[in-house]
Amino acid sequence: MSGATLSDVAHAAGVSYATADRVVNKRGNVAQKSIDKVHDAVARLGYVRNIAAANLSRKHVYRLAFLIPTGSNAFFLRVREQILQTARHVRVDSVTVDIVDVPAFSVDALHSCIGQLTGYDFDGVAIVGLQSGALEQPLADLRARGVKVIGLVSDLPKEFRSAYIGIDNSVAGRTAARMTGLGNRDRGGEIQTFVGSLDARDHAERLQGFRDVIAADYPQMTVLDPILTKDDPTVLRDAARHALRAERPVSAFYNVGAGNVGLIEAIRETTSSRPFCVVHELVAHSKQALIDNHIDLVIDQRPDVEVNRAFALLRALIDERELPPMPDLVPTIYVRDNLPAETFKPAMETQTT
Amino acid sequence: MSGATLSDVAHAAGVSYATADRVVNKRGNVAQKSIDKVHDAVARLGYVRNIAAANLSRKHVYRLAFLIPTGSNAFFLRVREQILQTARHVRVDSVTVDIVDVPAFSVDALHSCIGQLTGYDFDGVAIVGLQSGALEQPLADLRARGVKVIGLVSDLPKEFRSAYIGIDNSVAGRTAARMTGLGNRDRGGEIQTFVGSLDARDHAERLQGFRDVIAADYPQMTVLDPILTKDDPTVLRDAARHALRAERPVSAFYNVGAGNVGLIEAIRETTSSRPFCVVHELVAHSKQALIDNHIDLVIDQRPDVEVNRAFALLRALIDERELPPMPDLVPTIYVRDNLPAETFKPAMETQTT
DNA sequence: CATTTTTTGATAGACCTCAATCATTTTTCT
DNA sequence: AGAAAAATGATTGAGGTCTATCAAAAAATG
Repeated sequence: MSGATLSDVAHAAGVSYATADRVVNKRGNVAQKSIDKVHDAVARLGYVRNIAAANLSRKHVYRLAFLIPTGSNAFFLRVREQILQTARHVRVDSVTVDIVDVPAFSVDALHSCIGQLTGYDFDGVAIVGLQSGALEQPLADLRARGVKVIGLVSDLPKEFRSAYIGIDNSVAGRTAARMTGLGNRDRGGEIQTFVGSLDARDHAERLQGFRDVIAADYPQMTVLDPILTKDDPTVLRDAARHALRAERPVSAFYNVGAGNVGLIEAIRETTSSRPFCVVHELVAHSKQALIDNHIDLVIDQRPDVEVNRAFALLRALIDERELPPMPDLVPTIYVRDNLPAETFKPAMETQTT
Repeated sequence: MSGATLSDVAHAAGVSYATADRVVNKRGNVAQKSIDKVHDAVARLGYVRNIAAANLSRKHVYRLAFLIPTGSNAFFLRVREQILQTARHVRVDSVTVDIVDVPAFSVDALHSCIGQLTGYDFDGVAIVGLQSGALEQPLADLRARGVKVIGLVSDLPKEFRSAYIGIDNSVAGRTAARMTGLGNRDRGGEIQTFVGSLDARDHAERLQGFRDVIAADYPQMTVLDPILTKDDPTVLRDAARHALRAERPVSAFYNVGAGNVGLIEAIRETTSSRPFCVVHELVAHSKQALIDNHIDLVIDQRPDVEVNRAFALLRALIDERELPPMPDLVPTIYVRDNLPAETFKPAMETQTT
């Protein structure tokens, strides 16, 4: 099976161990003749380098960095928590992890953070990215230094990262629409949508996906133009209040972005029947709202799964081994009945009672 | 950081390396005094054994076995496929995997399979279990030999396995009910249910969960007694045809078990509007049926995720290290919009400049 | 032929396991 | 009690696989 070792190879090739090592690790200074002999032996014996032994030998530690937006956004707090947990667990495998705070939504800030990365020598970094050509230069520099880069949750320019881990936001929007349609197909009516900002690519994509599905499959419903919330709970609360009090109330709410606390607050005040309500990201308050029947569905992107994959993927990339099999990441639908037991609850959320 | 090595410990404890080794690996023949000194030093230095080095040293390979029911059940074919994929990928980490075929649903067969396991010395086994006291003896034997055992998809007697990886079927049923309720709350009507067998614990649990939620939250709907299908597509097809042609057609179908091909066939023939339709397990045909709008929802248990976890968990158990953080497994809801791409492709393109 | 340059080989780590050996204490027997 | 046998405790050394360094041999150069 996995038997062949490098000395077997060396032996079979009729060269010394050191020469075989030079060939397989491309250290140079080997005669072409020897190179061929070794390659031949490698192929014949099916040699694969034992990564554990190699790492042991050179006291290698995997240095990983995660660039995560700052702020009190519950979703990213959850991401951070998951990174920390996993980091703690893989410490025994000689993996160190740094979480780098990046001011949210700023290309400049991200640019400079990535630039600074070259100072420390990380083996791999996962970046909550932005789509901007400005990032290409520092990313190229990283790559030139052999650092593996992946996009997490939000992608980077495609040619400058090795992989992307995250959901397709258009799919997320479509899914939200499908559920809204199912829940209202007999009623029709209007859907009030909320977005943080239409400049945010993910928000725009979700909204577009949502509109597409409603238009195609549930023509009896109309999607109202989104209210811009800047992901601010207060804005959301006021807008929702207003919509709820309208003389002809809408039949559904769909919040594309964050700030659900506000939305939920507005709904909680409502005495009459509330609209069908779909939001994104399962965090403490959205979970509670599901349980309390204040909202109907949460579309989640499973940051826990994403973070796990980021680790697995980075290690595979760093080791330059075959990438692990990874089934598509798809938006997960939560209702009050299939909630996971423990959801990370950020400390600051505790006073929101 | 993770610096301390065993010779550091030995040194700090003032004993020889071998003595320290005996203590931390519980090989016996050490005076209590030395044991204490070593334990003390371990605690002080925060020593953790380097598993990679240990495995290297004794040429350890992880021998894993998966006991999976035979048959052409699409779900278990999917499980098998995922095991094979993962196995191929972890071969380079010295992990060997055997899939053992077990005649489905037979306690006797499972009993004898588990019994045979003691012959080969596996380090860990994952078993698609059954709840039966009869299994306790062979499981106890396995454990006595130091084999780690986990339940997969369907649990084993609790005291005889280290962990269970699978969804809560009652939650799955409740989730199905919630969705059915959402999709029909304005219509009411009757729900025709189908089960493979009420002796199958998972089927019974799902059905019960389903009934509970409908009764509690959607009283305008009634759940008809389940039709027994033995998971046979033919039976399902005929029963569904019959129900579809009834003068007062039901408003929803819920199939708790397998055999969806038959159900889908019956629905496909229908020209008039079909009932709201929920089934379990995403496989080729249920996926296609979603796309074709023949059914509305699939509740899935993500066997890919489960298998991945099984591997991670078994390795952690075998190494006797802390178990990795694992968020709850919950039933996943698929609609036609959030379907994963067909093939398990390794995570994307890698640029190698 | 002497000097560079290229190629090769030997070997000391890295951290651990395990069997074999040596040293000491305890038990047993006359 | 004294000697032999047994049990227990501690030490050594040989792996396992790879990396990386240094010295030796071979080839190329002027």
